[in-house]
Amino acid sequence: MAKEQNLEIQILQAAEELFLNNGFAGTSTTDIAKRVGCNQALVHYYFRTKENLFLQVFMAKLDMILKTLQQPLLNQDADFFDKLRNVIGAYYDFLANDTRLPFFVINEMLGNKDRLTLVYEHFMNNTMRNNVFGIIDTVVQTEVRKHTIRPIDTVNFILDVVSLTVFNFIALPIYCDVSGCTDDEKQHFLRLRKDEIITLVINGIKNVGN
Amino acid sequence: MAKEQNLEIQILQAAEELFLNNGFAGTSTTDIAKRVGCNQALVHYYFRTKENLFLQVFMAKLDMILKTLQQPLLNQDADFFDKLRNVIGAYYDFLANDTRLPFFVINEMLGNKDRLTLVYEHFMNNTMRNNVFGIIDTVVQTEVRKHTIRPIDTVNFILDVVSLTVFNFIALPIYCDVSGCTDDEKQHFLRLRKDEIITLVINGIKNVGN
DNA sequence: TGTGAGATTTATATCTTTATTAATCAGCAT
DNA sequence: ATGCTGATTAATAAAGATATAAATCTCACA
Repeated sequence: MAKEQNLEIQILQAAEELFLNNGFAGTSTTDIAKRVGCNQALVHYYFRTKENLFLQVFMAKLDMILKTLQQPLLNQDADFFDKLRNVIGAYYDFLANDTRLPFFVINEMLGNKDRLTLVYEHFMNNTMRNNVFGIIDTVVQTEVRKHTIRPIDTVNFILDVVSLTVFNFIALPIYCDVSGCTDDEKQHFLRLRKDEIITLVINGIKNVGN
Repeated sequence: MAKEQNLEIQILQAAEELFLNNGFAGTSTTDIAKRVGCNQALVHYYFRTKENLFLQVFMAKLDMILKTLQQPLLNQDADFFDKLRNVIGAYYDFLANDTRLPFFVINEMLGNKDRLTLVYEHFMNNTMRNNVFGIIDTVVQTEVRKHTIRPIDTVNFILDVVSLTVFNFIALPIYCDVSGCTDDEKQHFLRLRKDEIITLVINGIKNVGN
């Protein structure tokens, strides 16, 4: 089989697809090989262990998430609420592009303590990361001091945004599988939620009292 | 081993504990037997299949969640915002009581389509369920008509509340494992979040324009 | 042309898991 | 005591998974 292309890459892609759909425990190296159309031993030839292969897929996804998050925050000339709109929008669109991602990441990080540790180290060594919290913190607390938004802890702020954004993509597949909704309906639902989330967060933290 | 107590019940309890910690795929009937201190065959003697045993645990948990949700909604003499505070509070406290529950339910529902179907049927046959959405819908849309809250779709409203509430308990274990925080810190974190969520939702849907 | 390196497959050892069957055990009724 | 019944265990079949080693294939290059 397969003159077509570098089998190593094909294996990686097949693994990504299967891991994303069925998780680590739910996919076997045999499945991966079958999907590529090659022998099961080849998977181990290139990646030695299933765990290795998995980590390669997983870390790549994680980096994409990080990169997406920090981008819109650095845009200096947007005002706070615009920045907020942008970052929620960008993050949301990124996730909408592959709706399986949030569940995948959460699932595999919680399912395996060793992996969680690895991920954490990776996260910490990543130069971009250390700054992200700092950036958000300055931006948010500046607004608090200006009284444009109510006093709010930065961690709480981040959790508000992330909760609302991420959870959609966990609820969505449940809703879709159960109601058997079309792709159009799915897109419609996602657009609606995006607007609602932005409205809720902005109203929810805006300082209306004085 | 085990004169102590009905082994059937002990198996069920051990299964609950292990399934909750490690998920369906992550626990074997051997693990369960080992925890009880009995023979592995006994697990199959009482429950025939692993899937059977799992469903028994899973459905029980699901029912508890439903029951908890509908309770505070029926209290007639609380005004809307109090009702909201109560339902968020009750739901939140319930989840706080076993923080593994949200991840467990989501994980096992998304991980297996057949199971999702079963759960859905169970959910639909459950007499209490059919009403919950209706109740919330009436309550919310009444307030919209009274202009105490801005126009908001009931589905969006529910998703806002559930996202914020549930996601905490998914983020919490990640945060705790990684930062190695104490039980006190965990409790503190949960209390803070509860207040923040209530504030955010109320401010976020309150009608301030006019 | 032939040989060596990397790519790919065959074959298999080892382990784990689920599930079943048959054997043993304990206690109660007669 | 005997024998029945349900509880429990021992033993094992069958299936699937990971991983490794050895065999084969391919093809560039000397």
